[in-house]
Amino acid sequence: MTGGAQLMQAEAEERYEAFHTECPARDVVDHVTSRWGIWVLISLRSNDLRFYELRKSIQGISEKMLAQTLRALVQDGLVWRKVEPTTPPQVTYGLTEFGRDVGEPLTELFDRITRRLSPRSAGARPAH
Amino acid sequence: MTGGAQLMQAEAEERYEAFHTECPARDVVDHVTSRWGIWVLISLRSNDLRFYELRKSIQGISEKMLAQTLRALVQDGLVWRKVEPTTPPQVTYGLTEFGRDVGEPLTELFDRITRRLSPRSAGARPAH
DNA sequence: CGGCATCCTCGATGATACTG
DNA sequence: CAGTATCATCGAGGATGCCG
Repeated sequence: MTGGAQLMQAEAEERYEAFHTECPARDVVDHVTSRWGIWVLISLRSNDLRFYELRKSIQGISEKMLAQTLRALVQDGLVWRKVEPTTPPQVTYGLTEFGRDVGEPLTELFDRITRRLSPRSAGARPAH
Repeated sequence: MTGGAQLMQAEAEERYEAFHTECPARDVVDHVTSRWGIWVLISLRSNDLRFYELRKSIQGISEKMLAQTLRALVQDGLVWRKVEPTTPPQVTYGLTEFGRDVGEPLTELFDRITRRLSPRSAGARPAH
């Protein structure tokens, strides 16, 4: 495992290098894997939600952090934002194609972890 | 589309609820999506690595954070740790089955983001 | 080499209050 | 309802030094 592994590592290293430095992808990854980003994306995966709905959907998030997280995700092109100029105002958020694209592995990640940790609800699997 | 969506949301909400509270999965997700956790897992995906190799593989990580991140991941059962009592000591890390299981969607996430951002879209993005 | 302990800083986060 | 602004805090994370 030490012999040929070095070559593979060289490849991997080169690839991640672009990434750890100034690649814009780094920011997106940070936003997605941010404390609240992942839950926003997963929540919006099932359907579009308004600010208020989103807030109560994600337990423990403050208005500030929700707004902040949403802003970052909208800027990254993962989430769209639709404003209805009614009274009271109504703002809806949803996933863009990119957002759904990213949300899929995110949900998969979440599923695999919960599946592994709650053997009673999703079939017992032997721990490593 | 908005009508039936409420029901789906009810399901989703109930499901995530268990999760935002005290589910152990929450901790694992936090560790995996922590600032360095994701890179450790992705790095170890290609092959097992020693502490030192891991450190230079992940640009910008400090020894402290690497050790801390590794400890959490080992505790969560995502990473194994093998100590060779030689001089100098030699410690190797690698992914458990669980770790590989989790690393897959993580890599997929990373790939989708870079794929989306790589094609010449550099420079057109607003910095925040 | 691998890693832990300590100190210290800074930014993310939360609470509160205020607008449109 | 959907934010924004301000302030206070708390802990993640970096720097340094010591040890097996």
